[in-house]
Amino acid sequence: MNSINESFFDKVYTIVRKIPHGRVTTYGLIAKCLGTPKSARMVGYAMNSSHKFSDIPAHRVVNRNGLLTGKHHFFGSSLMQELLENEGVIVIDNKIKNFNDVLWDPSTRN
DNA sequence: TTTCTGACAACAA
DNA sequence: ATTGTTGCCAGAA
Repeated sequence: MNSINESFFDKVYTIVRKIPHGRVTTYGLIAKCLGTPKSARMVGYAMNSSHKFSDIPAHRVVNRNGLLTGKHHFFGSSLMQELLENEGVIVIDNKIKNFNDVLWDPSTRN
């Protein structure tokens, strides 16, 4: 059904689920895609709640600097990085290497 | 019920 | 360049 009935969180989850394997996106980019660019913070909070769901690849969402700000919320402190590297994303010092190369724009959906 | 606290990001000084 | 403020929303104490 139309997304107008979905909560902000649900819209975030919908987009995050669409992130292709081996790609990443940012909180602000998702927020902007939802039409609320100032709600980047909410995207992060939505992810915090995403642990209740199983199909949310939260490790593919990073901040606009390509920094793994949410890694501390995973089971281990390095799980997020390992998951990304397992998908071909190179992470150095909590920062994504070739960030522009792996960045996936939800608006572009490519 | 009110208050505080967040996986961010843009802007002001 | 760095620091502080503001916007946004939901859940916990």
